[in-house]
Amino acid sequence: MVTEHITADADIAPVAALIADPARAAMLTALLDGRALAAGELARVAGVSPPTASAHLARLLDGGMVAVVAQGRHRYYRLAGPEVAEVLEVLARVGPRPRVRSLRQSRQARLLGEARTCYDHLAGRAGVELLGALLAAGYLVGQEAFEVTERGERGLAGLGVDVGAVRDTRRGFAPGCLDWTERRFHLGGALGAAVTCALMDRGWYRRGVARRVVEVTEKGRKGIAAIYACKELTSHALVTEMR
Amino acid sequence: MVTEHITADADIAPVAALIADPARAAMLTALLDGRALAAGELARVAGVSPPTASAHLARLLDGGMVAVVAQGRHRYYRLAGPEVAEVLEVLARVGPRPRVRSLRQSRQARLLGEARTCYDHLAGRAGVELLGALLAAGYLVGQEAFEVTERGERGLAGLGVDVGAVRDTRRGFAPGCLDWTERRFHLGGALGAAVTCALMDRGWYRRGVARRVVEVTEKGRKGIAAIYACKELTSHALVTEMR
DNA sequence: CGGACGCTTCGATACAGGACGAAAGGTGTC
DNA sequence: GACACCTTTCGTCCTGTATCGAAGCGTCCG
Repeated sequence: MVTEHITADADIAPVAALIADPARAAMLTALLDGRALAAGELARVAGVSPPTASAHLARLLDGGMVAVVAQGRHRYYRLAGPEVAEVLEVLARVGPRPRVRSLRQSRQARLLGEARTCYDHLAGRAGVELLGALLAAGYLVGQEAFEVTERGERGLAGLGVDVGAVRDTRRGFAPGCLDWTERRFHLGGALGAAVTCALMDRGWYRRGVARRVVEVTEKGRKGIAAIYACKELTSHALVTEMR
Repeated sequence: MVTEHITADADIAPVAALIADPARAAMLTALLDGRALAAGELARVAGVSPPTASAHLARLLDGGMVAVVAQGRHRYYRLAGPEVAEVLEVLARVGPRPRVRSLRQSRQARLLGEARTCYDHLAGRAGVELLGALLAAGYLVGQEAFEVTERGERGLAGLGVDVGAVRDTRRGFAPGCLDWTERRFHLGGALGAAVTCALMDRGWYRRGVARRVVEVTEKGRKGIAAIYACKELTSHALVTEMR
């Protein structure tokens, strides 16, 4: 008798197969910082010819792992969503023991722990701290998923984040995203991406030399401290102070 | 100029390749409830011949995805660790939209949300609640990883858990394990497995008909309530009450 | 001790899919 | 409008590997 298992599990093999190829894996990890890269660039990072890369990207697209936007004669590919990034992160933790070899790599690892992008939002120690500041200031409320207070809406507007526009996207608004170095939540979702983007524009954070590494600038440190400290300040006062 | 990227990321492609084969994926998901299955059983659930299954299992073993223990003429395979289970869980969430079709599947999904095993420890609403009870009773302390108090050591002993023996294992002692239905922590690691095992033996929980589904018995409900309520009771009193 | 059973190794086969060169389809630039 | 550029499609080769039958090596049982 053949036992037909009743299982709600999705077919994971096809998804894994998409990541199983070295070239595709290289492309996906290259996209892990959330930016969109052109097909040619992806061919280069994967170490394959343009035709080969095109075939791979077609499969990734068909499998729902990446999305594409055509712009002139370029076609920019990006990860399809946060779940995809999460899979890549988790996969990196299993398998080969992450023994650090060179001093240089060790430094890289430390920097990644300090601050990095997780798909498209800030993660690492800096990400956890940013969330802590926004909570302390009363901009956000919640435990594992967050909501913006009225005060937070004004405050974030002062930082260049249009909360109303963010709310319109279909993506999860402001879920907590568990940090694998800090073991604590940082701000993810549409709001996390928007805040990260705005603060990058403001020069609080700066992309580092290596992929996904982010530096906290002096301005950023002061900004975070200000949010933390001035819990009772009006958001207007905070903004003017930060000029 | 060829740019050599400095990347601390592990090679995810080989790991993904192990999961990419349908037969291997079937075996791994069959092991997801934490039990160890014999090679023959795994061959059956994967729908392949014993030789083929043996080859697959050898590759999984070499790749560090499963562990094996020989017992008589059987060889029992189990997942190598919680990280492996986590990868499978996350992979199942990406890709095909988990649209529930039949009423039956919907019921399954609901049951899985109620209580299930996550690799080898209790998860779902029941898992979160169990951890809450242990924390409320002062048996455990901690935020994302937990330590057993002196009082907890006595209390857990009364429930059939030998904390000293658990501590000797090389596995992480009592890390929090993030629940993907509840978005909150439940108790994982060696202690999580030991507690789950002990409470199953005591009849607080019972494995359901479908894989990974767990039922909370009446006895279990009362037990949890007792732990919650009797914060100031001595563990001895708790144990006698629970007889 | 012989036989049944469980699992693995070996050898052979067949198929999927990853690689590239050549050429075609669009899009910007001079 | 001719050309350069990015990207894709097509055709073809070739490696990697999933598959099974037969045989070999243990273990349990009568």
